[in-house]
Amino acid sequence: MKLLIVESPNKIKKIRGFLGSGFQVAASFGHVRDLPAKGDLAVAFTDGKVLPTYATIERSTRAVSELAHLAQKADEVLLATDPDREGEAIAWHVSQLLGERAYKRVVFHAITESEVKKAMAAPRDMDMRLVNAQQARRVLDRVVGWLVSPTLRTVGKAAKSAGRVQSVALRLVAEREKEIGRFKNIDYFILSAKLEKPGTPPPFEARLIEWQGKPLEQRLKNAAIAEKMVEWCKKQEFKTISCDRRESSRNAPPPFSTATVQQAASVRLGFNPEVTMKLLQHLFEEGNITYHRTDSTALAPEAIAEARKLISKEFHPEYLPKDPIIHATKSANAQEAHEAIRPTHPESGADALGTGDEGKLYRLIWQRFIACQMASGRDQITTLQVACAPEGHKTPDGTVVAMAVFEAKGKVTLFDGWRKLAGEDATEEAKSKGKDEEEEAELPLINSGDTLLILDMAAQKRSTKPPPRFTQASLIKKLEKDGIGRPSTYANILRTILERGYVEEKKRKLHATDLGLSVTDFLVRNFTGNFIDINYTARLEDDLDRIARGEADWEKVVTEASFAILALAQRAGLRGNPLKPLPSATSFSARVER
DNA sequence: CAGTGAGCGAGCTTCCGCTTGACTT
Repeated sequence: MKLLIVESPNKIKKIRGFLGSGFQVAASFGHVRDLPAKGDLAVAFTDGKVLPTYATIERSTRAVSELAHLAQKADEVLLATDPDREGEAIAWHVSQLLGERAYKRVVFHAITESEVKKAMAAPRDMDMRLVNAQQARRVLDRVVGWLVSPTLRTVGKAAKSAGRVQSVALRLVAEREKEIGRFKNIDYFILSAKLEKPGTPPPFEARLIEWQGKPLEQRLKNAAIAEKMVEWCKKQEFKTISCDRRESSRNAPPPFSTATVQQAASVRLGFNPEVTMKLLQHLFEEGNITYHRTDSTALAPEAIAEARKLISKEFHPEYLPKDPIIHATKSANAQEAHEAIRPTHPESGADALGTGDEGKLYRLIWQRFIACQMASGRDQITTLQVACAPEGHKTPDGTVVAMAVFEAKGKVTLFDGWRKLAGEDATEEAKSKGKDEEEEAELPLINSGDTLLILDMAAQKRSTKPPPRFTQASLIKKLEKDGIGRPSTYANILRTILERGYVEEKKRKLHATDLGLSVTDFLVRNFTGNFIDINYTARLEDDLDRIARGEADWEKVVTEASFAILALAQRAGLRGNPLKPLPSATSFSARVER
């Protein structure tokens, strides 16, 4: 009998089916060993060496004894944890716990018969470079948390925690809070003319963009001046200067990853990320969708083939692109151990799971999956420029130009493509920007030189708007873009900063509290250039990648980064040096003297 | 002699990331 170990119990049944009777398949249920959750740092730094002291995670004792029991009876143990650095580390920790014996490492890139068989035919050794990259990540996160959190006591009793991820998430909310606090809205006017080409209705709106030969750089704030301009323009002649028509195409969006499905569920269905994750977990356990904690937008070739089959069955042939669409994963720090989130049985249709919360979320996933393989949409964008008083202004150098120029923009959908199914991907930022920037209206066919009739003109009052607040989902989207945090932790990051009282949620918008603002101020004042910088994680990831490729030494990276944090933390009020425990002789003699 | 304060030590708390359960409301 051979024992094969995976992370998730949900894979066991399927893999067992592919492997046949000679195999026992069991799960580790994620990590099994870690630095102890409580107590001291549990990492010793001596002579450039880094020595973490790991302990079995309490929750894992049952899984570990089960694995030990099965391993004892097995002739061979194969470690088939996920193909990324956390998975490699899990494999290593499992092997350490099960004791001295030979292990083989196999890597499944998908749980399909062909992939599993291919992987089983190509076992390899443990990749200690990947394991060390994970150890570096883990130890450094510990050092940041354990050295920086105590310094917060000087901020106040309520200030409890700081970390490489949570503090940056908090900083984003806090800085937005300050921007909004500083913001003073300004009232201004836009001059909008209702024009028509005689005999060619309908009328359309055009907006003032140039005055006396100069672009309107500053907003028009004076009501009396705006009114005078309106009255003057109304009496002038209007003539088309140019009519530019061009085509623009909109490519299909990628299928969902954890961060993007959370964003879409928030905007379209009003679910917060924690609710979305619960629903996804259930959809996954019932076998309706692929794994839901992923940063990948990759799809299995069979899945793409199914999507294309459905598209050709349900839609006009022009909705099916000639070739399958490959979506590159855009997230800054993707590890791509899994596929994108997609339905496992798309042939049953979008509404296969009904109209409850789970059914609605499934429908969203189904639509996005099919849409991601559909043809691009095409729009015709028309930009019309109109002169008011075409020869009404003489510039200082003597050239004669129009007194004013107005512009109208129109957009017509030539071909909806994937939008027939998924609609536009409305983000919250886009919603709060408002629609008055680009009118969707159709413009009549007008040629350069055509004379136009002015039907009406008015100065419309507008007001500038502060930047939008983050929601849980839009903050996660930002974190993903900057490579901060991982799919399995996004919802937890939000929970942490909410529970600590650093951030509050009001009507689904995030507000930094006074505590959150003072914690951020303190951290920025003391740790700029280090973990509190938005790009710190990106730089760290470069180092971790070098470790994983065997180009850098993990202990050197961790030692240097840790002592840099120590120096800043001591300046910020940390007492003692947790990185250098006293030599054992000293503490011994101290004890004896007493 | 009672009250106060300095100093010391013990105990508690703190990080990120991987994966699901079930001592009962």
